[in-house]
Amino acid sequence: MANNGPITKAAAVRDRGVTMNDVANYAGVSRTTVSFVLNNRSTANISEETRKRIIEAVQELGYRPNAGARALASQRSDWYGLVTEIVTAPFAVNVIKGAQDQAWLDRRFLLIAPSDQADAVGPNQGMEDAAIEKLLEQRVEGLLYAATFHRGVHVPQSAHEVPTVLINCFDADGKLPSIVPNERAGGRVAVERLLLAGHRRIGVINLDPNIPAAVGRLDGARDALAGAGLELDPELVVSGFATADGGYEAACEILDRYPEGQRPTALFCLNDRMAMGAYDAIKERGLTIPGDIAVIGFDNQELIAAYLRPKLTTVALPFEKMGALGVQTLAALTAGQPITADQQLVDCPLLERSSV
Amino acid sequence: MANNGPITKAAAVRDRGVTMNDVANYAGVSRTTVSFVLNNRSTANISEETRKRIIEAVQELGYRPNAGARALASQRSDWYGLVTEIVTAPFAVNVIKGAQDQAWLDRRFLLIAPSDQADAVGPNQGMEDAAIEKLLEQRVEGLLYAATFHRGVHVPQSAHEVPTVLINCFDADGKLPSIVPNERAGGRVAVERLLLAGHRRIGVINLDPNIPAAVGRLDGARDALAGAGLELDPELVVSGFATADGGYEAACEILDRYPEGQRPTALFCLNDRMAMGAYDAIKERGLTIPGDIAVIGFDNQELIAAYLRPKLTTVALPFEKMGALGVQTLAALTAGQPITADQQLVDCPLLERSSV
DNA sequence: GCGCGTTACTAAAGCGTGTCAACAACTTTT
DNA sequence: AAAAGTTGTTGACACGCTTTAGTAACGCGC
Repeated sequence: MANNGPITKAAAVRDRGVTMNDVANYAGVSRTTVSFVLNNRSTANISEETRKRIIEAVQELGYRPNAGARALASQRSDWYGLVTEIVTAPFAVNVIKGAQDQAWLDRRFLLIAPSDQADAVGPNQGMEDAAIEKLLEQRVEGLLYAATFHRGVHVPQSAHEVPTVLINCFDADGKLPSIVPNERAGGRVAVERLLLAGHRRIGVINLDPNIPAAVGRLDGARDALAGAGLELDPELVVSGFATADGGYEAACEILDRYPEGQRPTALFCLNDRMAMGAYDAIKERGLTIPGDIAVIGFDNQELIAAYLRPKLTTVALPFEKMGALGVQTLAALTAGQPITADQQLVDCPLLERSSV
Repeated sequence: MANNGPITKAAAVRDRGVTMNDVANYAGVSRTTVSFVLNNRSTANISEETRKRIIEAVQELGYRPNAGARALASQRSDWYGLVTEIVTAPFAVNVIKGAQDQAWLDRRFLLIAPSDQADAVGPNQGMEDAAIEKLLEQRVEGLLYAATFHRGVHVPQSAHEVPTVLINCFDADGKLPSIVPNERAGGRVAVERLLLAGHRRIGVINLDPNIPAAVGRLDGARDALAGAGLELDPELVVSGFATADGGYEAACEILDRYPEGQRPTALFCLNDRMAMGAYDAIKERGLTIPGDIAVIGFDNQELIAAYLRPKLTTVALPFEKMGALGVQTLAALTAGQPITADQQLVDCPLLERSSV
């Protein structure tokens, strides 16, 4: 069945949709040649004229490659899977954005699967396993596993079948690479900012003291103080629930405990929600921010930090960057780089607003 | 090549990964039979014994169907595409969640593609077209197109190749079905709540008066007032930027304009960010919420509404529900329901907190 | 006029699955 | 006892693409 040169558009296209065969027929070449041209195979020599004819045929017929068929034939999918508890943490969406954008740049697709009821104690393995299973059925080349708050996690066994990178959490079993915020450096940066503004007596509104975020941020605070020849006064560290109410109560406690002269002149709130509560406690007492009391937060929950009055100076959790870095790391692993349990620390940048 | 009954696991599985052929060999049946069993083909009669042997083989070998190959062979992908400006609107993530959850229930996958720089005036067609093109290459069976705020949009031509449903926006060309919040009913519900609390003089802090959200919500407010035999006093409607600062200024204007007796006793803020600013204006004047002034918002931006003190009573934008409904609508369309330009209105529920 | 290297292209064998037509071995009806 | 189902299973083609191993045609040196 020799090809007698180009044929008409109508004759080339069947019912179902334009395939590579249709393009080949239309251009009067073999399907192989079309494939070579579309994939820029440098090993094959295609004359400029033929190449041009094929490109024209593609445009003329509106050919659109079938990604699934390509994946099947080439045994590579260009897909990564992202498993995350998207529900519970509205701001973890930034991980998705970072990963999505990076994947887009790398011409890869991100399949997102929910793992809703997962929690630190005992993940709802049913849903999580099913999510990973579904992703593996799609033949993703790698997995990203993102948590909503920095913690150790146990990753389902099936995740070990492809390269996997943890984001905002780390492998409690110490086998998988992970990407976490540099909490300690962030805590340091926050307190250094307060020191720079002249504050020497700094109150700390702490989270649950056992979680990685609290440990790291407090260590960072100590680092900063030590750099100025100071120590962290344990009395000035008050823990509370990680909510606005918790922050309000903790702030009240610190503010009411001392007479005016000895009162801290600045509060380092370990998250923005608590800072929100602290604002109220401060304002209630007729004090001004940052005039009487400076406040610095952590997390940079945009909707809080950017809209508090005055706007909250805070240290940002680099979700977007972690997402992007996750994809890059995955790209390196799927390209053959050996898998180690490295933990990559990502800086938490200080966002200057108006509360210091 | 007759099958002589079951073979060993090692013999069945080659290098690449377990395929349906491996399962068939292991179970001593043909691949067709395995396919029938796995797809529950009711037209084929499979003996209970054979079925059991196949299921066992699947588990024993850890067989995992190849979704891409299945899609290729069956010409159905079980994939939907979601195009959205995920970046700019942190809270539009709820659309994703709603859609994702519903898709998960329907055993479908959601491929999410970013269309970042799109805006109301002139979408960045380059990126948007590319996103849709990529989704079509994946052979998605339908498209969801979500906007971050309620508006009319022009959808790229390629989106018309598969069933498409618009979420939180509507087709300016009047051809595609869409799902939008019932702004008017929401506005009514908000003002009715204030009326119920006994308020008769209600100030309105308005958005840009031209956008659909403002038009609808104000109409709703009028509806509610009319129901109580009242009219909306145009003097009490103040527009401002849709930010906390804008809300602060608008609230100041309303509050300072009247002596105490004639001052509105309640403020209907057309979004939560403006309500946040209004809070400050009210508190600054030594007034209490809701004692002196009741406040009701709109949008239910969780991080604001749930953490303001007192917590903000507000009307929720049903993003999650719209996302879910989008998937359901798409399912109906891909199942063959004719495509119309229907606009589905989704109720905006009142969330009672403590500011009324 | 033959071997040899280049250039430009193609035939054909997969990739892993769905699905239809067919078939062998029974059972029931006529 | 032949015809007509019924049950359980399979062979073979199709889906749209990649990729390996070619081949035909041509120019070159000797």
